[in-house]
Amino acid sequence: MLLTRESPKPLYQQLKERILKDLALGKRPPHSRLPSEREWVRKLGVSRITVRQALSDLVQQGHLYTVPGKGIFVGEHSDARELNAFLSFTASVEARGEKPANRVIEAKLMRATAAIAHDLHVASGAEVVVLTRLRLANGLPMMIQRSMLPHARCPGLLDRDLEALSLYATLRQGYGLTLARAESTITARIADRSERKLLSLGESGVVLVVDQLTLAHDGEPVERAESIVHPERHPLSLVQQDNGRSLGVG
Amino acid sequence: MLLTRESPKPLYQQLKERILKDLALGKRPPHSRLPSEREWVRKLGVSRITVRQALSDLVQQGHLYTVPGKGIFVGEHSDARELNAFLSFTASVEARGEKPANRVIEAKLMRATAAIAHDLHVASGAEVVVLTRLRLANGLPMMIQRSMLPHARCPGLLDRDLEALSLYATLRQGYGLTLARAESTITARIADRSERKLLSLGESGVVLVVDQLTLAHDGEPVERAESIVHPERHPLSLVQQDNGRSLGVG
DNA sequence: GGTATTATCTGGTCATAACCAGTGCCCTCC
DNA sequence: GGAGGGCACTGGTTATGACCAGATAATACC
Repeated sequence: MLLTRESPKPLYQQLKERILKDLALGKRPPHSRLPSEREWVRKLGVSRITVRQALSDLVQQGHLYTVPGKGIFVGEHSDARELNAFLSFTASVEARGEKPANRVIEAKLMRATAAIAHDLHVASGAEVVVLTRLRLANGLPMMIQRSMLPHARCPGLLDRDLEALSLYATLRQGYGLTLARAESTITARIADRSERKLLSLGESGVVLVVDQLTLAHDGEPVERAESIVHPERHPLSLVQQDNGRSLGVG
Repeated sequence: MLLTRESPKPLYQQLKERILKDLALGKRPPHSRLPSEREWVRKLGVSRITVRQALSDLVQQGHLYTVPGKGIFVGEHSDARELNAFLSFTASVEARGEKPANRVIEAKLMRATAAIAHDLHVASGAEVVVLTRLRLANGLPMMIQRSMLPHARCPGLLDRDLEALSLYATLRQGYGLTLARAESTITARIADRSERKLLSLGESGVVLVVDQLTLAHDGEPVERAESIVHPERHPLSLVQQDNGRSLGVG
């Protein structure tokens, strides 16, 4: 028995974490069958609703899949999730086992232009933090990233150590800002001279350009970022999953 | 009363579709409050579990958000969802109100090389459908896409009309293959001469290259596709959402 | 032996009924 | 008038119990 009712954590959360730990430890290999819902009920002494809430969350997230009449099974890609290139450069580099580093190129306050003000939902002319960084993995330059944030939501951000810590970690720990949504547009173009130099690009000098607007849970924008990415060294990798029965219904 | 028990569709599905229709029609603007769970229960004569299943699905998908103690609200971006460039070119173009078209450049059977065989989980030398298409929106070429599919999973695919219908629609309707997962890698490079001509690219000739492996629900690969994308005409847009409490818990 | 029936699994859906912790309003008391 | 306490809401969590359709294996029948 690993679930306790004395914890402030809901029972279904405890069960989720227990199963996730099993998956991470390599017990329960892909396509292996989990105990049935009613077996969990008997073993844990909780109700079926509780078990189903835990399991269906994990199904939603792609860790498990169900086959009616047969059972619940471990998904093909139960490990190696979230190595999503977008939400955090630091996290994605670490996920590949490499060492991330940042070199701050520019860090200042600016008055918002009309376009920036629109994107960040602030008044035109409001103070905006501009942070340009060269981001490296194992010492190799991967991308140039220019972030803009409304200063009102992160006052004093420039006084913090922006080279050591991930920007997103700083926002979360220092200001309670958790990012919920990222809208990105990806294009490509020829690099200009300074970009070519910073990224130590070869002859052709092609770069990926990622334009991203990052929003908090309330839908308010937190960051506007443009990333100039070295296409060979840091290809953008991306996993999209369609769980749920909603898409192809009609 | 818009829900019926005589339908084969589950009640919570009917409720989901009803709310989604309201969102699509523009009733229920962003941040407006929905009826509370118990109000739905009274109005529809169903149990709270049913209402919660519908609502929590919609919350998971980002259409709604909840505030404990206050209510359930329409999300900021309730409309314009799924204009995700990856899962279906046809759908994404139509979502922008443009007219998609396909021109088949090449359609044949091939023996799988070792690399292809590995990606598609077939034996080396097995039959593979190769389909190269020029994909247009409003008559303008947007991308060249070369798809490879295991012939065993879609026998006779080449005999179908591949210019009129979306490939994914054909797979779903003709073979019962529903795509569940897409793993993509995005890079950029200089286009070669034939690409430049087909896409009517300008001087520089930079293209985005999307390498995608598409998998069915059982984790088995269905399609391996390489897309050569016109970066200015068809920038890749992408929305990532972090619903659920799973990420930053620790 | 082969086939059809049946019993018993599975997950999927739904009902009724609690209690909790927040939020907000109103009413009373000072 | 202002402060406090209650009360009626909200979504979040959990229990118990029921029926369905699909899968499976054992059993009974021919």
